[in-house]
Formats: sequence, structure tokens, C-alpha cells
Amino acid sequence: MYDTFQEYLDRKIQLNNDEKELIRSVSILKKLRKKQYLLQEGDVWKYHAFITRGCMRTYAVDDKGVEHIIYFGIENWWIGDRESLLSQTPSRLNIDAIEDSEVILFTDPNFEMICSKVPAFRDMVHTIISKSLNVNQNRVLSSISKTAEEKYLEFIQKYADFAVRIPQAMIASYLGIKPETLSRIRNAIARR
Amino acid sequence: MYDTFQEYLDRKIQLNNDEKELIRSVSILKKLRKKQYLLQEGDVWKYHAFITRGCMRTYAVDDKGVEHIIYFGIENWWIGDRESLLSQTPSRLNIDAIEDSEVILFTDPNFEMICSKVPAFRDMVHTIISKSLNVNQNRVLSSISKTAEEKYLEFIQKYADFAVRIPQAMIASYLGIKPETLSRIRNAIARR
DNA sequence: TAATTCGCTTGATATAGATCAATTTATTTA
DNA sequence: TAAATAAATTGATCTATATCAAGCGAATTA
Repeated sequence: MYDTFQEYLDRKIQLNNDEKELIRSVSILKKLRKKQYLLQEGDVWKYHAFITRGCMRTYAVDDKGVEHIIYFGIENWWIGDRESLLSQTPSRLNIDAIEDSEVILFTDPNFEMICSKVPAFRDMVHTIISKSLNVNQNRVLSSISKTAEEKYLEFIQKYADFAVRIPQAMIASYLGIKPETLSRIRNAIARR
Repeated sequence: MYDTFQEYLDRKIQLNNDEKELIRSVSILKKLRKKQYLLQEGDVWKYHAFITRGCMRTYAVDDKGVEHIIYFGIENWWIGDRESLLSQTPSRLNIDAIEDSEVILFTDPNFEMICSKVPAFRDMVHTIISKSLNVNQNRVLSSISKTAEEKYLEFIQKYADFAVRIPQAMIASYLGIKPETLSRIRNAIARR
């Protein structure tokens, strides 16, 4: 299970054995069953989490009880609530497993310790956050400029690898449309 | 003009005189008239830009020629296209001045140099990017979960300080709704 | 100061997507 | 493997927002 993460690191940066061991020594392995929460609204998020297996989502629930998914993550993706972590305030978000999953957790102090002792790791993290910002900006642009169908086509093209693993209703939620609408859109696409 | 930036730095971090001078020595001051471009679609963005005066916007133009504003910036905000900068590819975005404005530019190499020589500066930058990611995630959430009116109310509440400086049609563009719709929404709010 | 342009409003109508309800199909669970 | 539950489809109707067009007032420009 840790192998997945080690391979990820090896692909991204070069580390000596001491550094590898330092990182490994503070990692916390956690298994999640389908539907199990990793973070529940109201709790304060304390970690940096890396998914080694499975599929997860981050979502908010509005006052009408409707879920709005803002993020999907699979193997080799990070997941968490940086806002809650940064401000140490109760999260407005939920994170749970769409499939049985495995994650590696680092407490924030340990994560910061790694960042300070392993510059390459710190740089990698900053690159990830920076790219993540780009992704989110593009998503904002799509959401204000595209039709429901365009958003869906962009989604399955961009996330072809895991789009098939996610229930349609969840994709609809992520796109900000209703499941019925997505069903009709797919139907319309299929019949041409 | 540089004072605004120096005061910003003083508010955020503690620097000795050498560090301050280092940063100042590589800053490029630039004035922009209303409507003047700082970045035009197709060009590669090369800088890190800080606004010391005025009001600016970042937007994309779709295939129908419609502008979609993804970002507003005023005094003490950073602006740019990190995606183009990072990948050194032509930008899909335009940045221009809504009011006569002044910006401070740092070339990417100089900016990186500052980051490496002044850790406090580097940390500040990472904090900004991290918070910016939060802001964008929240914006995604609003855009998939709120009505046009809710989005507008959130906008003027969140950006009360500069919302008044921005033409209504641009606010509509930022929210992903039509100017006519925003006009009607404001009307409806006013008459109750 | 008249003319022009721009930003905003208002009205009439159209439409994408939502809602509600009933089935059908697929997936879990007993 | 049957029963139960959840996910997806389909139809009818509704509604928020878009579109198109005209008009108005304020700000710029001639």
C-alpha cells in the first residue's frame, strides 16, 4: 500500500534513503470502506492525505440537503480540506469513499517537518498546489461559460480514466446539473 | 508608487534593508491607462504582477466573441496567468485595466531569485497561492450550487470594497449571468 | 452644447435545464 | 437467487435565465 506512494514520489522527485525513510516513518495508513467518511462537516481537518487506492469525493451539503461535489480523487491524487486545515476551523465539507479505498495521512506538523527538511518535497507540493489553482480557475471559466453538454463532454474527455468509475448522478452533481438532465444529455449525444 | 508595495510587504513579513533593496532593485513599474492590456490572448505571460493602484480584470473570450471574466484585482492584489507562465505557452486569457492603473512587475527568474534568497517572501507567496486555491474552490462551489441572485449577493458582500467600482455588466460576466438578468435581480432586491 | 456612445433598464418571448412522478434497469444484500 | 434497494431513464410540465429589441439617462467626445 505504501508502495504506491513511494512510486509516486520516485516519479516526481529524487530522494536519498534517509529522506525516503523520514517520510515513511511519519506516514499513517488508513483503509476506508465504500461510503466511509474521511472528513465530516463540522470536524476540523488535520491532515494531508494521499490516495493509494480507490476513489473518493469532496462535497458540501446545502440547506436543502442537496450534495454538491467539488472534487473527485483516485489513486495518486491528494485530497483534503486545505481551508479547514489552514484556519483550523470546522469544515463545511465532507470527504468520503466512493469505492473501498486506501489513503496515506500525514499530520500537518509532520508534513511541515518533511517540507522543511526535504526541499524537493516542498517544491513538489508547491507545484501541485499551483497546478491545482490553475485547474480550479479553468473549472470556474467552464462553469460560467459553457452549457451543460459542453461541461459534460469536457469532463469525460479530461477525466476519461476515472469518469467511468463514478456514478452518473455524482458526475451531474460535480457539473452543477441534475441527474435527469445528464441522462438526457447522454441520450442526445448517443443518438447522433 | 512603489510605496504601496513596500507597505504591503511590511504588513505581511519582516525584511531587513538588504532584502527590501533586493526586491526593489528588480521591480519594474508600469502604468496602464483604462482599457490598456497587460496581457493579450496568444502572448506568453512572463511576470508576477502586483497592482499598486487601479482596478483590473482577467477574462477569456469564447468562440462567439463573448467575454467571460474570471478575476478582478485592485490595489494590493496580484494578477497574472500562472498557467501560461508555468507552461510558457500562449495564454488563452486577457488582462486589462478597468481604471487607470499601476502595476509592479517581476520577471519570473527575478521572482524565483527573490523566493530563494528571501524565505519569508517565498512563504508569503505560497500562502497567497494556497488561499487563492481556497477562494477558487469556494467559487466553484457557489457556481454549482447557488442561484444567480445568491451569487450576486455573495459577490457584493464578499467584495463590498470594490464591487461599486466595477460596471454592472462586468459583474454579470464574472457571475456567469447576462447583464439583463443582473439588472432584474437588482431591481427585485431593491423593491423589497 | 450638441451629438454620440455607453451602461443600464424594461418588455416580450424563447429555451435550457429543473422539477415531479412513474418506470425500468442495475446493484446489493439477505 | 430472490428480494430489496439504489441508479438511471423517460415523460409532462414548470421556471429561471437567455435572447432580442427598444428606450433612457449619464458620460464622453466632437
